[in-house]
Amino acid sequence: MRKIQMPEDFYDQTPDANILATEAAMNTIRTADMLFDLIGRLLRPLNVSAAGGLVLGILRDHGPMSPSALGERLIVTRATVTGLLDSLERHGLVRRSANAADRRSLVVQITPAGLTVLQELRTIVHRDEKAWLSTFSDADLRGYITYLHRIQDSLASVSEATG
Amino acid sequence: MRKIQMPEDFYDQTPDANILATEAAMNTIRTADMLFDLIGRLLRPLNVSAAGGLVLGILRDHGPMSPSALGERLIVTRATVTGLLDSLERHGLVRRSANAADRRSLVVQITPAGLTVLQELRTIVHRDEKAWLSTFSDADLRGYITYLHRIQDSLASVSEATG
DNA sequence: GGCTGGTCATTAGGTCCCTAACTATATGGT
DNA sequence: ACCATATAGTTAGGGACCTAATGACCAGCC
Repeated sequence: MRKIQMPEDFYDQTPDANILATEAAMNTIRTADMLFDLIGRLLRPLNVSAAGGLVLGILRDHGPMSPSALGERLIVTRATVTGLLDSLERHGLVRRSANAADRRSLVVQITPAGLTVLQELRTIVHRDEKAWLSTFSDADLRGYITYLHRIQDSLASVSEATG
Repeated sequence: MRKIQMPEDFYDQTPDANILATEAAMNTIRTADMLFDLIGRLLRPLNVSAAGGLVLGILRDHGPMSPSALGERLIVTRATVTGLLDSLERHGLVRRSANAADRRSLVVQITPAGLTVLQELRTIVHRDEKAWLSTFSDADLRGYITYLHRIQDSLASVSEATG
């Protein structure tokens, strides 16, 4: 994830900014960045990226599907899925085959090796999930998630307006 | 920013996961992603990336400095700074020159064109900041930021433990 | 004074993501 | 049946990030 951080004295220099809003925005990106980095580090030994891990999970949980369908679930373009599958296929975790019913499309399937990796991956991630949120009560988490949902709604409408 | 999202029925398939923790993690990344995309779209007409905009801001607010110093502020490696500066310099927003005091290092400086772009950039970003957080009171923002800080602290200690 | 170890920036090569453009195939309306 | 349109996947090209290796240079220690 791209790293972004405010200079410490940003606010001194930019008096017209809404300080709290800027701080919320910067910290949102910063937090996600730290989280993404942590996940990446946890998964590196398995030779899978965070995105690749999600692909494996989706394939195991929902069975074989087309690259397009994967892209919809991941909220990523088809072109991106192509790259992810190239990488996963190189590592033997996934297999592409033709779809008899529609010759435009493919069917992607997780391999036995992919299932093994996925199992290890989930174990690792869930173990650490508990660690990094250990100081949060369920109520805290719910409150936090509520904020995130509100921001997402807000962003979605601003994005629509912006195009 | 990398996009990550849970399959809707992830929890049915993975009963050992801490549902709230997973949801918090996924939504954190998802929110930051949406935010980053929005900022990128707002800045595109100016031919500056979000990261490039930060570089310009730092240079204006703190004066000329070395690529290393920029990297420290951005929390990014020197190699990444090299790429960012390449791009900014191509657009004439920044200038690299020799440092007489230490011939290993360079001094990066914002150009007049860079200052102009920075001004437009800040105007645009702050305008939209108000829009996407309009439904949040100051108390809301403070509460949200507090959660983010707690998570960042937690992530920092987990990351240390993990290496 | 010369050696050694650290730091500066860059390059090379890799990942994940994007948009735009291309090819092949499917399908719905006439 | 035919053509316009839409969809599937890939490719080409670009941005931001990383690590590892390289060549310059600086500074402290014998």
